[in-house]
Amino acid sequence: MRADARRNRERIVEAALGLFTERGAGVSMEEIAQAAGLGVGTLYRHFPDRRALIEEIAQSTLTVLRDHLRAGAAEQVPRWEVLLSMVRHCAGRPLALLSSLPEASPQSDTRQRLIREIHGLLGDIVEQAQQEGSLRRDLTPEQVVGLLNVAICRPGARADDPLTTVMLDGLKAPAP
Amino acid sequence: MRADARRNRERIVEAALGLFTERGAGVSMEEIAQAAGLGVGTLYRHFPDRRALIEEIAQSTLTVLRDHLRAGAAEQVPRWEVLLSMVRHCAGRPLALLSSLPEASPQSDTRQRLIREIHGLLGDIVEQAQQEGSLRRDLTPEQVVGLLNVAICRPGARADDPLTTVMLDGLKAPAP
Amino acid sequence: MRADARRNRERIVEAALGLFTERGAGVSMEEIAQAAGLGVGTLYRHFPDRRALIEEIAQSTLTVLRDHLRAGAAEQVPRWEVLLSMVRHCAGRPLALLSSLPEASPQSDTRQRLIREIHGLLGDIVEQAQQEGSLRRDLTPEQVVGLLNVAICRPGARADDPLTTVMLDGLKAPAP
Amino acid sequence: MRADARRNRERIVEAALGLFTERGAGVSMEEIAQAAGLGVGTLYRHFPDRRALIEEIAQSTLTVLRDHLRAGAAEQVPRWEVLLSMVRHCAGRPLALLSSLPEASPQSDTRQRLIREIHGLLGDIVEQAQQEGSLRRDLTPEQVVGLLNVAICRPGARADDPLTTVMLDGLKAPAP
DNA sequence: CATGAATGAGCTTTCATTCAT
DNA sequence: TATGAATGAAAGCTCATTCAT
Repeated sequence: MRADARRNRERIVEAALGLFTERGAGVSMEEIAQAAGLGVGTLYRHFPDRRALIEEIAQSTLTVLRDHLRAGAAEQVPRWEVLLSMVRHCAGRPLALLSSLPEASPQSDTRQRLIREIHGLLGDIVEQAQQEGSLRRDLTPEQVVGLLNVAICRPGARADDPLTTVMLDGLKAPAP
Repeated sequence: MRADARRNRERIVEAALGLFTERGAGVSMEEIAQAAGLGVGTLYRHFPDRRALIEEIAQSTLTVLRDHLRAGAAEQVPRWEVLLSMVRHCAGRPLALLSSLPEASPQSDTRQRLIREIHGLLGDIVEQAQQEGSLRRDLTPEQVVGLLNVAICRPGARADDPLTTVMLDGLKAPAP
Repeated sequence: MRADARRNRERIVEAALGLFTERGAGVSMEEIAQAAGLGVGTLYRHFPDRRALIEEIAQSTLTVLRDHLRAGAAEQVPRWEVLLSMVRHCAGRPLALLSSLPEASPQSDTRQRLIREIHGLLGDIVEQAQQEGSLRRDLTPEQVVGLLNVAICRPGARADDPLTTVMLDGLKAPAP
Repeated sequence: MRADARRNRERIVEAALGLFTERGAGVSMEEIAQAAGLGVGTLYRHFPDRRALIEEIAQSTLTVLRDHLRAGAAEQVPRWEVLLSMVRHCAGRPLALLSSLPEASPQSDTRQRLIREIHGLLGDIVEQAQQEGSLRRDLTPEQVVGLLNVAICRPGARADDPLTTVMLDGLKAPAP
């Protein structure tokens, strides 16, 4: 793939992610193309249809998250710190938004694989955090993942906003 | 208004609320009408356009919430109980959805008044809960309101799901 | 037909004629019914559909015109006076409007008969006016009829407005 | 603008003008598009909505008329000839139709300016024709304009049909 | 018999997608 | 190859007409 083609592809993904985050699922292909400084034709050269574009956004966002988690998993710090780092990473990235896009429903294999990977990594971290005594024990890893998904991956979320703070406090293991 | 007309109106609101909750803001008027067992024309006789329908849903949902809060405010129980009762009341009612509907942006006067009333009532309850020592003190009433809005008024929320539980624990005043 | 039924029927025709004249062909059946102080149902009891209502308006307007022409034909006055009287009668009655209503196109037998009668009467008057030397001779009766139709049977026409005046002057036989 | 796009735009205007002239204001956008050999979408790409299309037709028709009048105003011929030339130009162009289209009511600034210009030019010509003794003096320029509007700018008008002929005769100054 | 609520075909408009330039 | 014009299916909305009250 030529350098300018790759640049165009990235511009499109960026523009689309930005617009979806700001204005929700109703943004038109035309607008996305314009925001990327391109014509619709070019957009369609890179993505056969709307779902392909959304899929791409999902995959790239999830890939970055997975890589972040992999790095965290390998680090020699308390698991609670790893969780915090993930919260900081995700805040304001509307992964949740994707699930609210009707077009996103039938997930691709790649995406499902990424999600499984993430759940796997996060599950381990959660379990270890519970063992190290920093995370409350009455939740399964799946529940923690689901909860974090709603709490931090929403449009406008910030790592230090009240909901995130309260959530993290609620997740801490109670003093013995 | 004739008895059957009133019944149909209610059916429409019910159907619309159900569909919006389940499938988001993209549901077509045709589908709503069908779900209510009616033709589109009937829907439009009751609500001049899509926004009017959404407005109606918003108002009725908010009115019920306000009445619930008024009743709670008058009761002789700990304020923490009142908050819990509100959480139970709201869980699964997608008020938040309404604010995420693009059509909802320019809110009607009535709706704004309802929201102000609710914030007022809730603000008092929050302050009193903080004074009685049940609710953590480092949040303003507005923050608590916003947080509850995201946490409990979302599609699929339940009063006893992990997110709600964790959030309530995070909201409790720390042991002294 | 009961007295009140006849009254309702007349009210409807009146209301419809008024609204068509004022606001053109786009007026809805609902509006007509309301202007007549009735429900749509009642309107439809009197007229099976929109075209029937328009047909009725056409027939009644044309009948009045025919009767006026019959009376004029029988009078002992110059034919030019009879033409003037007809102009005064028609001014502001938008017969022409009817032909501009798309629904009016396939004319009923009754209407065609009325129109033929009117053309017959008017044709005689025109011929006689030409013979008495008051009306220019280079036009056929049909042409005069068509011309008067456009010139005086339009919304807003008045017997003394510029177009009517100029038209009548143009119709006068030139001084010998 | 691409060559084919311009061509299509012109086709649309032509088709719309033709259909409006023939069948009145009720023609659907679908039909107009079809008559132009295009899909509706294309029509809407060129004109954001129905009113924009009508506005365009109005403006282009009025612009041509204004240019015709400007040219006539500059010529060294009797003003009566200029009026005749305008009559010939307008006959059969349903400017009047435009004013009868309900959608046309709130006229754009450009349109109002064009109309004012036309009235200005025509007013001068009328006054001068009255001074040169060819046009009757008992009418104001506005009245002449209004009269010409009804008489010659109607569907089906021709420069030599009876109504036009009679009207021009009626407009001539009477022999002294 | 009067009423006005319900119906649904049809019109306007939007937007994902295709295709000529 | 990039562009943006053309397409047409689908959504919102209106209104002539029917039918339950």
